[in-house]
Amino acid sequence: MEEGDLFNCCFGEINSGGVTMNKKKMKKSYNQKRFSEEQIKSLELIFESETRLEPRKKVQVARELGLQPRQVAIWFQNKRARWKTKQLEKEFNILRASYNNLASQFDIMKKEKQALVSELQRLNGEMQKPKEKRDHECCGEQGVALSSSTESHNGKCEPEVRLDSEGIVLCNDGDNNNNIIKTEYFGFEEETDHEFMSIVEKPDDSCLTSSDNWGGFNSDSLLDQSSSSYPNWWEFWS
DNA sequence: AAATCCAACGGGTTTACCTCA
DNA sequence: CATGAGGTAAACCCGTTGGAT
Repeated sequence: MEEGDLFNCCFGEINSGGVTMNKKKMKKSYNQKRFSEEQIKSLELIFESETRLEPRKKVQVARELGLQPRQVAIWFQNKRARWKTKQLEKEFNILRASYNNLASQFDIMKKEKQALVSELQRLNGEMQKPKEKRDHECCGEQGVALSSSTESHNGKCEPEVRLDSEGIVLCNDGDNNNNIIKTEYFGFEEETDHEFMSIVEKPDDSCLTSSDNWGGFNSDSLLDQSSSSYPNWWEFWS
């Protein structure tokens, strides 16, 4: 005799096909028996292909395994619950790994940013030096002063600073030797010098470090973007 | 003896079907 | 006849129970 049959013998009519069982009797003489290995194996096999059973299939399975349809239904219910828990665990682990990955990337980017800020501070310091000194360093050891004038008093060609169409500074030493300094990223006005740090410092770290601002933030897409669409991480910000 | 597993239960919700005003 | 409200049964989910391991 199967364990299921034994169970059924103990409780008589169980809710099957609309027949209501005697719940009080069931509760008092509770005598749970685990399903046999073979029953479990069959149920698992069915569950792999369908997590819910049609009423007919349920009756058929119950008959084949020597169980009540109600028992099969409950087994599927419990199985769905266990499966859901496992799925949640899996998803949690994936999310945790994704978060850890993102966090370490963020850490690297933070350090990169700090290095860039330091470099900018250094450059900013250079820019704050007296104009003559800057000019001296700009155009070399000859001590050529930057000026917009093109003609000197002695007739010799004075050094010239002009911008080309792309915003590139052309620094002419007066002897047709052009020293080209790219300044398109710095802007054209003098006062931009003072804006360097404010521009750089504007993005607030808190936008990434504060979880309050993470709503709707899809880490997967970020990781995906940074790893595929943007071969270099800094391109992500542009 | 405590922890864990799991069949089964209880209660609440949803859905489909039926009846009736 | 069409329709909306109300009742009922079945199935499901979630949390819990209690026997077995």
